[in-house]
Amino acid sequence: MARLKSRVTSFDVAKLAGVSQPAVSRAFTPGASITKEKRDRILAAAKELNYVPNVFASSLSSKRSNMVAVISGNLNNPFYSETLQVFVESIQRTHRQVLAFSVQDGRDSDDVMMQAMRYPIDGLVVTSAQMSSELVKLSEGLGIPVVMFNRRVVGSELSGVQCDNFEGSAVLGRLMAAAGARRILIVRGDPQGSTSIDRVQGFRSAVDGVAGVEIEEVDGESSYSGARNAMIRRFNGPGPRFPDAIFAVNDIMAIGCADALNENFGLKIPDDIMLAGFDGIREGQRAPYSLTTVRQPVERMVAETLELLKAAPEDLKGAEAQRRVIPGDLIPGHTVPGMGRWAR
Amino acid sequence: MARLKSRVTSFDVAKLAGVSQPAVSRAFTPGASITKEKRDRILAAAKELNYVPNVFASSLSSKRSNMVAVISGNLNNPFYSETLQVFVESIQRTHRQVLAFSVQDGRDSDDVMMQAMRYPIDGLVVTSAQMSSELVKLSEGLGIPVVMFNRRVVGSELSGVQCDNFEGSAVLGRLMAAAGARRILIVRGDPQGSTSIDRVQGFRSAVDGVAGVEIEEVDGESSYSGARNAMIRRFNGPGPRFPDAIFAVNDIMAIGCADALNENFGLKIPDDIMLAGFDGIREGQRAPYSLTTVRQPVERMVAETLELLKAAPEDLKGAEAQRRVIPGDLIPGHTVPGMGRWAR
DNA sequence: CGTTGACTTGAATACGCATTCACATCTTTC
DNA sequence: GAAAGATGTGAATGCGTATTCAAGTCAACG
Repeated sequence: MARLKSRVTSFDVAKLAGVSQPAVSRAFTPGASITKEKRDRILAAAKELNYVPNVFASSLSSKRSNMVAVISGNLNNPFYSETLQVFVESIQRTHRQVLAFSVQDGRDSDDVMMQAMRYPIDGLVVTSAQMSSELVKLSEGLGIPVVMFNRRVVGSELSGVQCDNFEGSAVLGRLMAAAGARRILIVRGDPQGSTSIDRVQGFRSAVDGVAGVEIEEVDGESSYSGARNAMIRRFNGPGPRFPDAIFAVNDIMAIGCADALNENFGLKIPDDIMLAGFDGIREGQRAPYSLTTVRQPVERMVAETLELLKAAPEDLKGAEAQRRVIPGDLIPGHTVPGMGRWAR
Repeated sequence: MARLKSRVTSFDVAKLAGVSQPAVSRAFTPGASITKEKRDRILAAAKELNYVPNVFASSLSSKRSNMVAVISGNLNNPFYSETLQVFVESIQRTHRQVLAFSVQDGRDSDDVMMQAMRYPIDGLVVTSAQMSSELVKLSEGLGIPVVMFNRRVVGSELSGVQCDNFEGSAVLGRLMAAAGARRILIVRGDPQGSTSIDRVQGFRSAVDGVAGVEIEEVDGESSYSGARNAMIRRFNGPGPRFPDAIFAVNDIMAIGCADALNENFGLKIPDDIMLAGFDGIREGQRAPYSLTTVRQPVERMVAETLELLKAAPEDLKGAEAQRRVIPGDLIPGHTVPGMGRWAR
């Protein structure tokens, strides 16, 4: 806990420039009422003294803080690190700053969020994590707008933005069924997470009625190694019977499956077994995989999230929460056969 | 620019609990001098009113801010997003917060850093970006410790942590030469960046003396698509003569090269052409690539960076800057032949 | 029983800046 | 040329907390 050196203050600058302290404040405020000559003199003095306004002090008195907190879920999943990148760049573009937190999958996120709320932030984005009702109450009490990103919101207090996981997965289900999939393995992620749940249900809804379809589920732990190991565990030993098709509820697990099937069992995709994922991460789109998947339109989702954050704090209480469900984009890829007609 | 709602203050809590305001402050300060009974009463009142201490006000008066700013370079390179993740998790573990910035490759980073310095931060980590001498002076004036991550520091004012890029690349050069590489293509990154420069030099130093070696360099723009396109541009057209070996100065470019060579030219790695990268990103280690590379020990580098940040501000001026150069770890991979003996 | 010392406590103040408000200066307008 | 407006300026004050500091409480000790 470093003790901060006492900084040069606006008074010091004022003295050097021969003006009052408020003048210094105005010199640094665009559009403030001050003569150009005086502003220049002040800025010169400021440069000489290495003065920059202290954001903490300034937002204390102005009741304005251009900070947005972003709490990220499992950053080992490239989808979330790509998303964090988009958040950082988007927020920065609007001249605000990002206070970044990460919360391990399954770990208690309450204390991390509590930390975030001690800042007078303009808003809080929560990516794939739960939020206790205590915290919801706290955020309301503090007047901090909260938007859940990529997680279906339970209850009715919170706003949220998510991809249409159910329908996107249903599309994949129909495609796979049409391509002849009958023995299907679903690799699910966090059993508690709405994302995995919705995707599994959406997929099942599309294939359940198809004659001859059998479905099995395994846990891929939402990660590359989790899915890879699940494959190895499941198909090891003498003469396992492989499914026709695998649907992994996210791309990073699909990639884990692909690598295991190729490396450990010598299977070719999609000839021996077809595969689909969900998210549209960069890695899945590269040549060795060319994964058939549904892309979450991250840029748009982030933009809508920041839009919802603008909800004025005073509107928070009464106004009902906003939900935005955004359709995903099917990416044909090469891991489900017969997708040529989808290519542009 | 949302106007912050006026929050519940420590005075409100004090009144409800029937104590003075300083008592509330003490109740929230671990180890402060206050009876357990009174602290409990205060915490109960705080919970009832949804009170949490305001970090801005608190650090204004305590001259202590548990914030570290991290300015990330090109986040499209997985190495930097993996690094950012490690920073976030490490810093959070020490109960501090991360103020995250990103600066596009080549863009002016000065204004972003200026933004960061308006916060009373405990330290500033700059990942792969330049820092003007003006800013160095400013950071000294403000007493903010700065550590450059993964960039050789020019001049003598700044501390820095980096991998031994020269020697790591030299190791790769020796390996490739020993494996028979003679016609070698180097895919470089940012021509201004010390990282690319050092790696190119290190590699050349190892192969320059070898008889019959010819070296060509192309620009891969530090990115997947940059390297991929460079390959396509370079080898397109009738009867190009392919090199024996390609050294890309980072993994993401090596992956771009691998995909282009496979997809566009039907070349097999390492049979037709050998390949090496640098960084050790997750993606390069996966089965389809199994890239021969040098891994930057990110965890250790981050730990050392945070260590250097502890330099007390008052020591900043006089004390000479610290430099830590950390050796990389060779990862044998499968993209340079004859590496079996390196496997553990 | 009077003291010393270890803890608690609250009044007052500092932290660095933005904002209000009343006043001074400078432009317009008829 | 005087009145009305527009603009620039600084003294004073507020933002919400941590930190003095002097006064208060209590137990143990001789």
